[in-house]
Amino acid sequence: MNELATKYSPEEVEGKWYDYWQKHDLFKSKPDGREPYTIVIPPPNVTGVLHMGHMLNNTIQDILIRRARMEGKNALWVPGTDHASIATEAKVVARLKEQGIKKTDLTREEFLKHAWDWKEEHGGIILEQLKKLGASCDWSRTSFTMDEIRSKSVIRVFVDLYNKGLIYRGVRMVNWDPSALTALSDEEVVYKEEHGKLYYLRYKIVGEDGYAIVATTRPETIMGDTAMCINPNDPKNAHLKGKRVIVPLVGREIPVIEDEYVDIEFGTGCLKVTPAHDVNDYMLGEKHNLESINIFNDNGTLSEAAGLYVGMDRFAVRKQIEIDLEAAGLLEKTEAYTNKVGHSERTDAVIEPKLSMQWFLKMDKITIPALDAVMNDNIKFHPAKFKNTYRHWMTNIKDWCISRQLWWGHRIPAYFLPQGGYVVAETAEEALRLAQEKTGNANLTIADLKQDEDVLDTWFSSWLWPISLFNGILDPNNEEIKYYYPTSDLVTGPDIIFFWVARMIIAGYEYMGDMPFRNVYFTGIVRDKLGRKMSKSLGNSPDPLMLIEKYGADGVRMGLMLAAPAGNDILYDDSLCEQGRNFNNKIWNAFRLVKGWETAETEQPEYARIAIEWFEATLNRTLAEVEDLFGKFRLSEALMAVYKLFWDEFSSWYLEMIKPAYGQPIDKATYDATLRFFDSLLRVLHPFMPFITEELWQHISERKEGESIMTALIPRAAAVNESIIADIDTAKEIIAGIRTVRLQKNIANKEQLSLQVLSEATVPAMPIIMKLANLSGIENVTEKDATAASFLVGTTEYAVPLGNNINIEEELKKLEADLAYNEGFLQSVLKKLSNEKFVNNAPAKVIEMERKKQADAEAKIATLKESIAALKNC
RNA sequence: GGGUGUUUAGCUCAGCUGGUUCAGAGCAUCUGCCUUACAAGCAGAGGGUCGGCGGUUCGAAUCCGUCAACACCCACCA
Repeated sequence: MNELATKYSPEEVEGKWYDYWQKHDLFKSKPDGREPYTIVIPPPNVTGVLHMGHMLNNTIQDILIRRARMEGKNALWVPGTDHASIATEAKVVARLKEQGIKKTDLTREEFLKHAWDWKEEHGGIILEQLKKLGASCDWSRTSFTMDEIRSKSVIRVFVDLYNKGLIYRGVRMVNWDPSALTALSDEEVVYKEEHGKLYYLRYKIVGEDGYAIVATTRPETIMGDTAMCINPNDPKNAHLKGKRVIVPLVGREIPVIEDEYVDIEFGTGCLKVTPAHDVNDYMLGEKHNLESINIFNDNGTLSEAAGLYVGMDRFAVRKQIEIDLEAAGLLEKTEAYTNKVGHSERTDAVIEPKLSMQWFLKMDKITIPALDAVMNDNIKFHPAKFKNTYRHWMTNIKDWCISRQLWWGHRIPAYFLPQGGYVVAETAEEALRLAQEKTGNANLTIADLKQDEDVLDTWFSSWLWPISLFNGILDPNNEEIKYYYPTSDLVTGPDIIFFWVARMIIAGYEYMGDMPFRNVYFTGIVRDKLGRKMSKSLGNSPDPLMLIEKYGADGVRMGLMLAAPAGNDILYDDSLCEQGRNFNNKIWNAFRLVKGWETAETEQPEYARIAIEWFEATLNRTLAEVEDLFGKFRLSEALMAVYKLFWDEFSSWYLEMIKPAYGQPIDKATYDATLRFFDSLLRVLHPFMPFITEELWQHISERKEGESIMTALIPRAAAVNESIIADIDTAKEIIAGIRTVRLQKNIANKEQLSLQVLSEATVPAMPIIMKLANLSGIENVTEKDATAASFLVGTTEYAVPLGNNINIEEELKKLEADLAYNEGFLQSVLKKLSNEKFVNNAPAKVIEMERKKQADAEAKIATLKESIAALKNC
């Protein structure tokens, strides 16, 4: 250890200790008598690769877990991955396409085989990457949303909810993704502003010469028009009442209906109604009994029913129909128009509202306990502002479309009977029993039943995650679920508050009768320096593994944490990691210094005794602060507190205070105290920087195989000796004053100076001041040397005699400026105190404070005046 | 169209219930140092009328009103 390099090399350390931790099962947890502390990982997609968001999110989880473990709790962090139905299926389809295979050419079984192959190949990558970051997950518990326990749990929950009457099947207008060919939930639709046109179309009025003009953003849907609608209170369109109009190009006659839904001010006040392709039109259609013409195929091309443009893509038709309408003289005009268009969250395809048969979960009742739990803070959100978002969504919630027309996922356990109708059951055998019972036909066989082709929304499995990870659905009374549930903290991004967080809370109350976690910590979004979201297309996202290689995992963890206040977005820049790396190096070098000292059985110097007493107090103060900050999830601030403790207080002050003269040994007592401090510092730092702290902790003294800082205890804050802190604060100011004099007068540190104190009071921590400021002596005087440079600390003046070194003019200028400042300050205090209203209204404490300010200022002014007078006499 | 949040030093942010020189921290900048742990360092220093305006108060970064800019969320206006 004496031959330590001057720079810390993470690459030589990180892998070694990660293996060591795993080898000794230090991440593992099983129920015991200790208090549990549990986090379930937000399962990354199996197809995913680690990005900066994961880095931040998982660093935070690891800090919390490691800290809890060191607080003596039984800490468990459960890892796993999500099958990500639509995202994964899209990737598998794309890969097959590259191989010249179309999904439609495969059977369901064949396709699923390809999908599982993909999962086996890619599914573990992201978890391996997390290990590089230092994540202390219990890997023996790694789960997958489609493994056996999780799958069975999903199916059981579906059947249960169905039996409770909460799941129903029906034809509804849903969000259709024409690229993935599936329905989506409302949450999976992202609205984006798009610049398009507003087309004014001429609908000829039957039996008259004129036209009715309709404004629309989607002229390609006119083939599906089955009515025109006006507002009955609209005078300018009153003449259209009861008339019929002709759909342009199509030539079909449609009625003019009246409904107050129509906005009189928008466009011409005439609305074309296409019940099959617009949610509002659908509602109008229902209300007015209109025919519904579905003019699109599932993939977004025009169907036979359209009659025109059959087989063309909807956007190609939009362009073409504009030309054709123009040619036919049926296009009045177009206007530039900006509106919000729904896109698929996963495929980015423009959503097509589509009528189809889907499965839904009734949300109105099931959400009630979940809403209450957050609103009355049984579950705490950090930051709390997300409570509003949550409440708004929960109180406006609509039924959840849970079926997807995909293959990769949990297949819906509904079985259709040959003669119509269906049964819902966990297994085919059970379904058969129900079917026989229902039909009274004992000859039915499993082959007669046809299972629903659809799978469930991915989130229908993730919403059970905190429960199903402990097998709490299938075996609700098992030891694990009883011990680990409710989990402690959830760390996730606010973007999935509805998708996931809210639904887990709902499921928690429905299936466990209790919250799934006590706290939710919402992280911010990682952005680049310019505030842009990190994305593949912008290419502004660094590769996390490259960063770890460059700065070390500890450096990257620290870099992210320094800039990550809860709930705020973080603007990432490499310089943050540099700061992290620099800090690692600082720790490393402090250790080199201490470990390089020879010890001797000599008496402990007075300065060391004081230094130790002081650092003990400072350490305790910071420990208390850090404890408090962790309680509030203010991790960045906790890290900053420890950073300053180590760098400023420990390295810059404490170590300099006790440092023996060059080549001299250090006394044993001081050395031991210093190693104790170092040990405490490493422990507080460990959750943030696991690797370097383990490396150094192992070197502090001989450790047994299997021992680790991971399972050492966080030092607890003891009572703080405030008076020693106040003394050293004063001493630091005096030292800084002398250093400033040296710098200004260009006096080398080697040259000894002496210090005069213009007061009878004892200077605190004299031995330390003597040592750090390199003084030959300190004396109390009533009159300072005329040629001294002086400075004030508090109300006391200190002077450093300089002999010929003094520049009287310069010194005078400085003192006069100081005097002017203090006189101004005194004036403002006096003004306040002479204000009757202030004296009558302000609390006594505040007035007292002002009087003290006055006295202090007057004292300072007096000394300054004396100094100036003395200097002028030189 | 609603809702929420933000605006404090060049940058990123902290300032809880108004009052301790409360205007702070880190980074960056500037000056001087390769001083025997660390130049990825040491020692010093400078820098902000707390977004604008108005109000409440003895007293406002902090409370109220209003305006502005930005961000995010929600919503079926074709």
